[in-house]
Amino acid sequence: MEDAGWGRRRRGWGQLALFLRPAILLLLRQDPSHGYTLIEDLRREGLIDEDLDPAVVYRYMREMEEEGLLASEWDTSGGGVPRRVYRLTPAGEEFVRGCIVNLRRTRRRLGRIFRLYRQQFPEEGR
Amino acid sequence: MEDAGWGRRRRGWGQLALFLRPAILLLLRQDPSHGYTLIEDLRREGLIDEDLDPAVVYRYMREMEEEGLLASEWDTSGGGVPRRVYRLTPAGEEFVRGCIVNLRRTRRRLGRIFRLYRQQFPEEGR
DNA sequence: ATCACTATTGACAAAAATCCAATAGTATGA
DNA sequence: TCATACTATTGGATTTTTGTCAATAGTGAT
Repeated sequence: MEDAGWGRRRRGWGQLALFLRPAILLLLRQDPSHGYTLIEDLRREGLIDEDLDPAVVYRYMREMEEEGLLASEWDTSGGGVPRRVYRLTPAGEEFVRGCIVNLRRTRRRLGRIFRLYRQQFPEEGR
Repeated sequence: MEDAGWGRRRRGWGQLALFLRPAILLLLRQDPSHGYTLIEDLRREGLIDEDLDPAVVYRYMREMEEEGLLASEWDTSGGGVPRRVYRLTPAGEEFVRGCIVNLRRTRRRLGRIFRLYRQQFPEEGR
């Protein structure tokens, strides 16, 4: 985690990372849980596509744990497969704020494109 | 150009492609121009980062020409290096509309993240 | 024991993005 | 006219990010 600046631009963040990271962190901030239910929550909230492979989400969670944004422990209580339960760390909390700053920039850029579009296709309602 | 559906979701579009393609197309729709001035326009409109490598924009333009969204011809008039002048094709026009549909979905998703954030950090004005 | 189900991990391929150097024409000015 | 600077475009090598799918593993039911 040599790049410790959260608000800072980190090279090469694609679209997925841009949305998925803060989405995961915000949900885990509400209440810690493990991958499977988290993925269901992400879907229900319309934060990811229905068909996004769970492996992708797991990958982001592990990655963010390495970066210190999440912490996890095994939950063996309650029958079934042991589940890795993730929760937000203070660093993760800071990170979310940085993400939001970036996302606001993204939203502004998006707005500019819509404005251009409306200028050129004024007939449309939206 | 075997994938001819514009509104259709094409997997694996990163952030750059998502914004840059429609941005280029909309500007070229206003008036045809060549890479260099287009890049200046994109910057001035706040549609790309100041430090985005011009090679990236050129690459997208060539790619979109291959896909039939743009057409180009050399402009040798007016002193200086011959410039490749791009203009939008009818297919490009259709494509823009498809992009906008995708971008609206992106905007909705963005809105959901902001909503989550506001729920959890209500103190903040924005 | 076998099967189905829940949960997580790993490995590899494909796609996208970055970085930077190469080319090329034109104008300038020494 | 030679070197140099400027405008414009292209190419390729490398890294990062994403997609896909199989493998593992524990539990409960039949």
